[in-house]
Amino acid sequence: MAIIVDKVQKKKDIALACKKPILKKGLHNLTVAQMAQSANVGKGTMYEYFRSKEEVVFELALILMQEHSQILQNAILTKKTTREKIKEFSNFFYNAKYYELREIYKQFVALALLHPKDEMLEFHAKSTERYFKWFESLLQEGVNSGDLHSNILALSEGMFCIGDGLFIQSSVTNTLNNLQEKMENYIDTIFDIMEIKQ
Amino acid sequence: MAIIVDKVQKKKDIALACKKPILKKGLHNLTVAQMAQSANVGKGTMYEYFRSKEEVVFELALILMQEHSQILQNAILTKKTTREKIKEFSNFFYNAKYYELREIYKQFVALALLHPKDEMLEFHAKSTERYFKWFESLLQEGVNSGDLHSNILALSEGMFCIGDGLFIQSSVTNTLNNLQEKMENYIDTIFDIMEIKQ
DNA sequence: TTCAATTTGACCGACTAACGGTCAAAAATT
DNA sequence: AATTTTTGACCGTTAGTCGGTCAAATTGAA
Repeated sequence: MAIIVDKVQKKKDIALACKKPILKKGLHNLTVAQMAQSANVGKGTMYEYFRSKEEVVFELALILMQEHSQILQNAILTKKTTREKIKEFSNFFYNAKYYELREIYKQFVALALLHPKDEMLEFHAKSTERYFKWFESLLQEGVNSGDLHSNILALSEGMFCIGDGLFIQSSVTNTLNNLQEKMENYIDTIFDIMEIKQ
Repeated sequence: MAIIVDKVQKKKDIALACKKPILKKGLHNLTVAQMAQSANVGKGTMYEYFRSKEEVVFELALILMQEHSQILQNAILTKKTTREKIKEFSNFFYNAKYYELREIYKQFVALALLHPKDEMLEFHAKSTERYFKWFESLLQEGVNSGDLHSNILALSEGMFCIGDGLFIQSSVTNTLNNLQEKMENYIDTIFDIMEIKQ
């Protein structure tokens, strides 16, 4: 037997090594040869670990989202009210510390829209599903504890997707600057209506 | 002097001639040569009218959105309540008659996300701005006429973007089927809360 | 008025540079 | 020696360019 490399880990390593150039130039201004160089491997090796150029972005999105998910979990623990928890959730779209993830996410969404039948999308479907269940459970808790009117649950899917909507609209029209204000304004308005006053 | 063609019109004609193959195969599975053939022009001519392959999609989006805007205007005239008007607005995301526009819009958004600094995006910023002002004015009318609580206006940007959010999420995760239900459910919930009862 | 010379814009497709992806051979490891 | 891993030269394809062709329009001399 010859050496067995940890293929899963090496795939992650290569993807992470490509993060900086992808953020700097964008995937479509980057050649596979350049990515390979960034990762200190030959071009052929890239195809040992990724089926296509695009899959590097999918892998990166996966890694960064798992990381984000951990950070978010801890952050939410420190928050008392449902309103604050939901705001923490929507931090994804404007907090400076998630900048890199957002940029990768943007490229991921673009690639996903262009390659609708790609099997790599399945992970994202599951990943989104998990985030949404989580989001919904936060609202449900608020309802259960008597802080929120139960009809907020009918808005959960809308509230969950609004971040994507604002984020993508803002990205496409180059008006990303006041995204935080818009998001928080929206959340506050909903909660002002839905919170049960003592 | 030689023959003078209407460059603006011919650009539209070429773009429209490419609509079918773009819808069928998607831009990235289509070569410029194939597009040129669809439009019955030489490949070089394509570059007389478009700066890049991508610009054909931008032009198509522009054309179809102007068309949609007309249809929508008439449709809204036939609706009595603000709720119905807003639903008509969000038809964009699920009504069968806008299928082609949606597909082109999806490709447009993807390209816009990948080419963030593209000057061609400016038209879209303006186009979106106009749609949003329109959307907002519908809500404002509802408030003015005493049908809606005025705090619905704080939700207008969120309500406007939710379509994009749901649409793109659904596209990426291949769950486009029940988009109408989700959208209408969201709109109904908001209006049930915000409508002033007699 | 006629018509040939001239000018001009529209059109084109052969060509080029560059890229994504492949594969046979080499290197590395045990 | 056997087997896995790595590699970069190679290949086919494609976006975009560029020099040239052509037909219509203009000019102006007869």
